[in-house]
Amino acid sequence: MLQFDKIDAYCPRNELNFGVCHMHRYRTHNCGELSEKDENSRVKISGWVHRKRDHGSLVFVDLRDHYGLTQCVVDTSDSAFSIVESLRNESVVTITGFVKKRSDETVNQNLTTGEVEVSIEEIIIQSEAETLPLQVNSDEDAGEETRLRYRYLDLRRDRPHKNILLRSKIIQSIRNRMIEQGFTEFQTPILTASSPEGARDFLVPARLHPGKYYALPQAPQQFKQLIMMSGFEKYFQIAPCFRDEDSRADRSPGEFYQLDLEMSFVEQADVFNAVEPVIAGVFKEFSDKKIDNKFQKISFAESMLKYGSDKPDLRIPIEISDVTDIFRGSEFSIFAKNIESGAIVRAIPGPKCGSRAIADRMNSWAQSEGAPGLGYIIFANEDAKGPVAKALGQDKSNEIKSKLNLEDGDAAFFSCASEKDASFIAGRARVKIGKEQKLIDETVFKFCWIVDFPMFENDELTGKIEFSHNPFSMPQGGLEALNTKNPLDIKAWQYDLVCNGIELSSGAIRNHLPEVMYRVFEIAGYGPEMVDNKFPAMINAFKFGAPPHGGIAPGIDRIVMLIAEEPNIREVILFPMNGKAEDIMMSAPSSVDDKQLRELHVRAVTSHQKNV
RNA sequence: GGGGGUGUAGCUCAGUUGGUUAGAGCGCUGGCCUGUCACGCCAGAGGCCGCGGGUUCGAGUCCCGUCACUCCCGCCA
Repeated sequence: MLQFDKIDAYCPRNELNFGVCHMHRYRTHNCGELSEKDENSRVKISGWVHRKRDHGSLVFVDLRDHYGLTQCVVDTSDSAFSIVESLRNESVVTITGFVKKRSDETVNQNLTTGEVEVSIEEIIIQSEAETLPLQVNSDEDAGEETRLRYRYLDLRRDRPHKNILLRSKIIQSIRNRMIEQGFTEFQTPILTASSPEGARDFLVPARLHPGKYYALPQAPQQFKQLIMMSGFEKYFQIAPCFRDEDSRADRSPGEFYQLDLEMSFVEQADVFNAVEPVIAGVFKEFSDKKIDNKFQKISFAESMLKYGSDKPDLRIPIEISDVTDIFRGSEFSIFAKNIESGAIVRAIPGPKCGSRAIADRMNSWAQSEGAPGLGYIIFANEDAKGPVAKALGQDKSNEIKSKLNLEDGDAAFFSCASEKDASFIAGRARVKIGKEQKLIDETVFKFCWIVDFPMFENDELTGKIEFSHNPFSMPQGGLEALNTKNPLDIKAWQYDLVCNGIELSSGAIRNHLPEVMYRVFEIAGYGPEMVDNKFPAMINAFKFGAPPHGGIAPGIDRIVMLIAEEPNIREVILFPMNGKAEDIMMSAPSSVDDKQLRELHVRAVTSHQKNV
């Protein structure tokens, strides 16, 4: 086998070949750039053996690098023949040879370099590949575990490779758009203090402070507000965020990235005006799907009523209605009784769902979701059918029919429960109907702002008043509202950006007044010492001249996932963790030496330990 | 923590009502092939059917348990 360091000594007598001595060690061209105009030139290319076609006395090798694919060819008359023949896929080689124009009938139109091929004169094996655990040259995905364990192989494949490049380009575009708007990029600490609000923290033991811990930031929330208080006006950062919560298809465990931004002297509309062109611009730049420039605004209350969710998929042309009044005091006694004790009824239109089979399926689905069931009326031949219609009577059934704009052949479904539960199950039913009846327009991105979130909510179990989002938002109406209104009626300057049923972003106009901060915590049942102890930086900064400010933080991974049209967020992350927050490629998390633990003043508790 | 789905060759998957020696494609090994481009043809190796237990004359298939992966609920200011 030829070693790469012998190349310098290799200098064929033949005059034509003389140039090889002065060539770059690995390449004169990449695998995506050779064309007719390079005909007859001597070139050197390096890359991976993508695929071989062995005809016995003639072998074709598709050589692949980051830039493309070039067909190389060798036959028995060439000295390199036996080496080429023995190559396994994904071995890395350097090929020196002549560019030859292909005959008309052998041109490959599917390849950018398909007009030419490289006639192999010399091949140097840089790195041999063993039998592969997954096939790089296949469109077929390997299993998730194999892909993650051998992520570097998976990432050589076309689609994963392109997804990661897309991510990089999107981030660059976002960065340019933010800077063009006058935002400044800052970095904030990764080792910081644990903060009581929000998700579970990742903790880092402090070696110099026995018993104390740093936390990784769940978001640079307090820092970005403090940046405003430092007199910088427009901050942004492609910020890593760390939250120790369980994974979902659109939620990578452990860490994710946000386009974190904050602005001073702004109201809600100013934040929207800053963010909309960035988001719309990026989606337009990288996707062929249609989007509206103007993002719809929907109040939280309206969204919960019409869509049963605070992240509605507006591509589904179904709107839920409240029909409590129609069922109140009706002959359909289960609902009527529940309404007397405070339940409500939501109706979900089911276009083309007017069959017993569909209705039964929806009902058992609802039961599997923990609901008692899903009532239904089937409309057919100007008649309302089913047990609900029978008890309710034709008049009230027809009232529902017209209220929901239904036709014969359609159905209406009903969830009856507490407002929260009824909305929730209706919202899930809406999505299920949308998917099953194929009502979702896959060619559009539908954006909306969900606004006017409640400042507080009741804890279902304890009845205690809690922050519904975060304690840093400014309540609408300010201190006066806090002092005069029922806390549960107070709304916050708090908003989410939603696209196609996915929450892209959450933000708020922040409170910047110490008296509001203390009062807000007081309503939630905490004394001023809680504020002083847990948020010393913020509350102190508020006391030395804090500008009114607000911001938002769109999720980068989700933006890329939507644009790449991938159903899973792992597809747009270089080295993602699995569902149990393990990196099976790197073996993280891992055990550490006792010495390391002693230095950190940490001792393992073994009673709950598994698979040690 | 709870619920659903999946687990069969290196990879992707098929496997009928429980019934002989568990199959296919790709990959791998060997042979043939000078114009292929997912090359083609021939032959071969490769299996703890996730693991443990049970039912049965007989289990990849049925039952119980368990583990892994995945989707969902909880959780995610």
